[in-house]
This record gives sequence, C-alpha cells and structure tokens, in this order.
Amino acid sequence: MTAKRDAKREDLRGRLIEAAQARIQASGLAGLRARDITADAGCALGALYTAFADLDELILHVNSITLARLGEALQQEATGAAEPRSRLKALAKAYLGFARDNRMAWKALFEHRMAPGVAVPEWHLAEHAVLIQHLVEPLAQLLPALDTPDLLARARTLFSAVHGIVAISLEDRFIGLAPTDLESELLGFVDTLVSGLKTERE
Amino acid sequence: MTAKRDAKREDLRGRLIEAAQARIQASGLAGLRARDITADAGCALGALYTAFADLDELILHVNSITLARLGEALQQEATGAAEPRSRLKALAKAYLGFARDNRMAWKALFEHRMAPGVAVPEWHLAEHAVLIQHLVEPLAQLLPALDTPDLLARARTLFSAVHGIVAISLEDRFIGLAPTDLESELLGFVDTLVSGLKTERE
DNA sequence: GAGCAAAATGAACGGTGTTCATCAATTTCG
DNA sequence: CGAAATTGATGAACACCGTTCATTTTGCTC
Repeated sequence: MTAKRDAKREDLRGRLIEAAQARIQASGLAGLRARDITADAGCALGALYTAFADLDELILHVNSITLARLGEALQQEATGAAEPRSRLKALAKAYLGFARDNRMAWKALFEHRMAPGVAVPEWHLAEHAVLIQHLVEPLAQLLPALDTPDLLARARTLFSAVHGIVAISLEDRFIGLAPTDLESELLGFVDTLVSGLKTERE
Repeated sequence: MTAKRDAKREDLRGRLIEAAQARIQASGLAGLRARDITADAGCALGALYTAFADLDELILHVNSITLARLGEALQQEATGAAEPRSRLKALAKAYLGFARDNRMAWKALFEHRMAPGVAVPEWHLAEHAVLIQHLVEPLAQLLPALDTPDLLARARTLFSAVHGIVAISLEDRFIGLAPTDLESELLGFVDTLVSGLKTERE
C-alpha cells in the first residue's frame, strides 16, 4: 500500500500546477520564478524537482490545462448543424474571446520554448490537435472533394491564419494603423476566405 | 576634434551588433549571452553597456537590420505592374523564403520581448511598417472602394494571416498531419483569399 | 606634456534554475 | 508491532546569468 505516498505526491503536483497557473495568469511566462511558485504552493524549493523534472515540465502541465479549457470553449461553438460559414465564424470568435479573456495563459501556449535540443513530448503535441479538430468538419462540407490529409492541411492553415491575426493584434507591433475593431476584422476575414473557397469550388 | 572617439564608439557598436547577429543566426535569441557577444566582438564585458543601454537595445538593433533585409527582399517582389493576385502571391512566397533562409533572425523579430513595463521604442515600431506597406497597393486595386484606414487594417490582417501560417508551420506544434508542402499551401491560401475578395466586391 | 574627461576593464553583485548531502516520513517485512 | 529500508522533503550551495562600479587606460584640450 503506497496510497499515502501517491496522494501526497499528487497533492503536491496539483498545488504546484495551480500556483504556476496563477503566477502565469498574473504576470506571464516571463515573470515565472521557481521560488515564487514553491512559496505559493507551500513547499521547499527543491520539492519542485521531486514532482517535475524541471520548470519546463511544470509549464507544459499548465499549458495542458489551458488547452483543455480552450477546447471546451471551442466545443460549444462547434456543435449544432449550422452552415459551415457561420460555424467557422463562431469558432474564430470563440478563439478570439478565449485569447482576450485568458491573455497570459493563452500567450504562454505559444511563447513557451523547450530547452535547446529538447523536443516537446508527444502527449503534449497531441493536445494541440483540439485547435484544428473542430475546423475539419465545416471545411469538409465546404470542400467535399478533398481527402483527409488535404483537409487536415487546410484546417491547420486556416487555424494558423486566424491565430496570426489574433496574435499580432493582441501584441502591438504596428503603429499608424486605424484602431479598427479586431472582432469585425477577424470575422470579415473568415467571411472572405469562405467566399473564396466556394468560388474556387465551382 | 572628437573624431577618433566617435569612430571607436561606432566601431564598437558595429562589432557588437555583428557579433550578436552572428550568435542569433547560429543559436537563436535564447542562446544569446552578453559574455559570448563581447568575447566575439573582442571587448570587455562592461564595454557592451557603454555602447548600449542593455542587451535589449542591442537586440533591437539586430532586429532593425533584419527588418531592413526583409524589406529589400519584399521590395523586389512588390515592383512591376503585375496584377494584384500574383503580386500578393509573390510577396507571400518571398516572406516564406526569407523566413526559411534566415530562420533564427526572423524568429527573433517576433520572439523578442522587452522588459516588463518597458515599451518598444517608436523608431523600431515604425520599422515594422515595411511588413504591411507592400500589401497596401495591390489590396487597393482589389478593393477600390476602401479608404486608407480600412486598407491599412486589411493589409495588417492579411500580413498577420500569412505570418501565422508561416510561423506555425516553421515551429512544429502539430502532429498527425500530412507533410504537405508549405509553399503550395500558402500560395493556395492567398489565392483563395483573393478570390473571396473579388467575389464579395460584386 | 600636464590636466582632464571620457571610455574600457573585469571583479563583484544580486538574481536565476538546478543539484545534493542531510534529514524526515513512509513502507516493507521479520 | 518495530526495526530496517526506501522514498520524499529540505534549503544551503552551485553554476551561470545580466548588470554595475571602482579602477585603469585612452583620447582630447590647452
């Protein structure tokens, strides 16, 4: 019976993940400190390295939770039998909404880099699939002639485009631009792309 | 006459920028160390802080040079009187080509973050304009009814979308996808979007 | 060349993630 | 049940980071 050991271990991991999540939400990935996390979690500095291999692995777990929450947000927009155009627009809007409401956690998903030479573990790569999964079905309706690999490629491209629009707007790297409404710009973009897909199909 | 002083100062700045550029090209922003740069530039550690306020300012200057080179690469595709569709496709292809050929320097443009609370200086923000400037003219031909602020917004959106596609593909955050050719996927995307713009105009 | 101002130097500082000898808690087994 | 063995928690110490600063060296003025 190693029940108590396992319970304590899981409890510690949970407390560390929660503390890291709170710190990321408050001050972003860049402000994350091992000493702050362990102080918040109520354990010694070294305890972090008994629960996780290093800070990167802890961040990966926080990102997992963020991806799960993002997945739920998208799931709500992906159901129902609406036409593909409005489904894709609803998904883009939900993605933007999630990024706005969970800015720091969302940024951590894409800002985080593993140590040089270390690959992102497969279990975490697989979790990113939720980002494009919901796009496949509406795209299949718009492009019935495509096989699965092509559909997946198209879905990834569409996600990347929408993500790029949201990401570059929420940073502010450009000046001299009219303060246009991001949401209408994003939805207009999806509209235009869907129109293009329909046109090319004919 | 303070000629020799100024010359030495400029020489040191140049050597530091060049050394930082080489280090970034070789191992990326994350591997950049003040001690490595100053060793490569042949000066003492502290000399870096007589030439620049801090590492961030040095990185900004490297990014300036990268933006200038990227601007030249795009300039070559933006000239000529070709139709908007092929101009936009040529620009997207050139952007992808630059990102591929100058991977680390290009990544540094978007990975670099200033210290918390410190804004990117205006002179550097302005340099990012080259990324969307070349898109405005072809877009104006496609959308003659739009005024300048709307055109700039549309240009930024298009750039962000193209950038997103290139950025997410050159990282590898997704698995289980067919290894499709990025260039044809990107050009197909621009094609579809232009078709959509033409359709909506009618 | 003397005197002065400015720049270059590199040891030292405070802060980081990570490790490790030491100690405490838990499990195993006679 | 209690002693031995194993595992977990501890926090001082380590290596390394960007940055600073007293000191030395260099260049300019007169």
